[in-house]
Amino acid sequence: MPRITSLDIAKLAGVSQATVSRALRDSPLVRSETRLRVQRIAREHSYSVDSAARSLRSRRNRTIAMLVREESGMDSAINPFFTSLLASITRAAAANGYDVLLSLQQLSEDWVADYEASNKAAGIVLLGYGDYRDYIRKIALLDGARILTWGPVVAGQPGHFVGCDNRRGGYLATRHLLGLGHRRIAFLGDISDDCPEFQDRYRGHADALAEAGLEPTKALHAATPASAREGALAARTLLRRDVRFSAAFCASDLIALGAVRAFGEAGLGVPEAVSVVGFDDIPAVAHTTPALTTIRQDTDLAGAAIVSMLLRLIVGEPAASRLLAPSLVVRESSAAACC
Amino acid sequence: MPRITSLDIAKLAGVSQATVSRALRDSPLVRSETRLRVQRIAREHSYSVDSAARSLRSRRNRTIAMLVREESGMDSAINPFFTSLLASITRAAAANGYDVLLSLQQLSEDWVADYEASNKAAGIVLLGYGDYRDYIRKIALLDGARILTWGPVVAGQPGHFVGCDNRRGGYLATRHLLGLGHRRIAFLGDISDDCPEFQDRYRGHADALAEAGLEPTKALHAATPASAREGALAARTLLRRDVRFSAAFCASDLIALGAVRAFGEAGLGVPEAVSVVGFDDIPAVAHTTPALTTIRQDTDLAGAAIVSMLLRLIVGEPAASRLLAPSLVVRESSAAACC
DNA sequence: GGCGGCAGTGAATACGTTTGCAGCCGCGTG
DNA sequence: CACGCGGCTGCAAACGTATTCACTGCCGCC
Repeated sequence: MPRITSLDIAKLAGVSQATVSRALRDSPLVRSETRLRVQRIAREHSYSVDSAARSLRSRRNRTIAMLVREESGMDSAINPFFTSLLASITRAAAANGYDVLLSLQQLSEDWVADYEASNKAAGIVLLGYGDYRDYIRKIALLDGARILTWGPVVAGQPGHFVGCDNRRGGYLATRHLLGLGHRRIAFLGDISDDCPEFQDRYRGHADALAEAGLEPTKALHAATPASAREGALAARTLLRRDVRFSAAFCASDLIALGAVRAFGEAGLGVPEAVSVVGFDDIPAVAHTTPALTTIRQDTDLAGAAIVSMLLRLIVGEPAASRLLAPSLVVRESSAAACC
Repeated sequence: MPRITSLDIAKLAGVSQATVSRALRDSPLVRSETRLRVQRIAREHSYSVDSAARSLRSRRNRTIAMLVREESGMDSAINPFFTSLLASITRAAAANGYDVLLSLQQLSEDWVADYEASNKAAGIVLLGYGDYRDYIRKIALLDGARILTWGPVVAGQPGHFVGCDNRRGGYLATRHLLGLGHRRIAFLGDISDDCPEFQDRYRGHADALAEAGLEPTKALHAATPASAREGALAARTLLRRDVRFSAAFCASDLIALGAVRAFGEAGLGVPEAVSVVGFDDIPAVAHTTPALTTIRQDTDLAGAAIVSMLLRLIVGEPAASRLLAPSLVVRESSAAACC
């Protein structure tokens, strides 16, 4: 059985195929009476425009591609955050009539070439490529590249970015602890160049301290990768140093979970003996014991910002990189300093 | 600047456009010398086949669509599981040369009509539609529909399904607790028709009890929706009943988290006073205190099964619904019965 | 020596749509 | 009355590729 085409609809409606095409796109060129009739007939025969033919002929394409770096988002334990972001991007795209293509392939010239040159997508969102800056520099600046990266936004950096204001987040976390009367606040997280996000969170931490007339203490900083196991290690390192502290700001929720566990094993209850603040607000930490105080990134806002910016890029309008403000969520793991 | 086409490559290589088309698809019709030359030239000019033109002309399409029900997966806290599944489907699809389209739109005849009729995808995976069975019946059985659902598999049900063997999972959980010497085992979870998954998990629970010569006790079952807050409520209900139990099998990890918290507040330590087993193995529960014993679904296996089955459907081969076996992950929340 | 077949290539067409252009009709205006 | 113009519609030409069919040499075989 041959596919039903706009020509069939045209015959049924007694008009030309061109009119069908116009009617289905709500063109003001066709009389509304005709338009409604055509649309009705199309619906009755559950006809819908062949998207391949459409994008071939019109040379445009209502699809955006989300490229997720394998190691970074989908499978790591931070994945709840990525999922929310994915979902909100998908929603925002759909609201604008765009489909979303998902890919986990390695970032490579080939990949980008493939998606750009083969016209699979009108624009590309790169997720989890925050620390590939030099590479992105190369591909994101190609003539009129419609590529957007979610990641840390650094001053003067090339390409188009949307990111979370990590510095602000770090500031909020530490200000919260200061407000509870804590003065000796540890920071758990790697602040090497490998983790620009964590660097910014640390800067915000320092900002808040400075505002209170304090300075970050080296002994109160324990470097650690993002995983929970390492969070526990970092906490133990800290305890072994035998330095006093009444609160810890952890650069991620997973680190915080590890820290809570390590503190507990050392007989330090959270929040009675130590207050803990995380970062990300992954869904599970609202339900752990104790429920975690943390910094939340608004994924809905982020998705909307990403999509609207990408759409501007697609139509060729200028678009400026943006930073989105996170917010503090107070739960049970932080309490007033006891003494 | 006009797009670079296969015709341009043809001119550069001194062959016809047809030969370029064949060469790029590794057709045995072209001499290997010619083929390699054409491929080299194409690569040098970073040409790749226009996918719209390709699928228009060939009337086929290397894309599959994942339709996720909004309420069920992406945004709920079970989302880590969905994310893994999404990721593994995407990987499996890519391994077969397929792109993946993601959509969160409402399930409606329109949606399916749109994707089927407009040829956006060669096949569709429905995620989170397990309890829409009567609706799926209508659309999934359309002539040659290439639609697959991830969800509970019920005997004699219409359409094509891949699902987790929830009954087996429930069996494994309870057998584990029995093996630790527990005899009075509570079940937390709603087993109404709204939750066929939970029903099956409960059946498996009962299977294991029966195997040990026991029967499920009504007083030991507390119905609860899937969320953690409700898990805590259910646990409190159970405690108020003043019925003895030394272990609880929770129909989901989130319920388990809530239960752990409620038990803790009632002075019942986990696992000293009560053992707890969850279901799903969302990433965070490996790091909570105590780390949760739970049932894991192998998402990689599931993704591969879904894709291979969908590909069979696409080429028109028969495909039978499948159940995938979950496995037990023992952590800290379960321990030998004390007395 | 003619003939069939095979390996390799090219010419030409069709896929289903969008869109520039031209045409038609009826009305108001000079 | 002729003319122009605006609202609506149809004609036909692309868009870039896959694929059918025909063609050319060339070899092997009777």
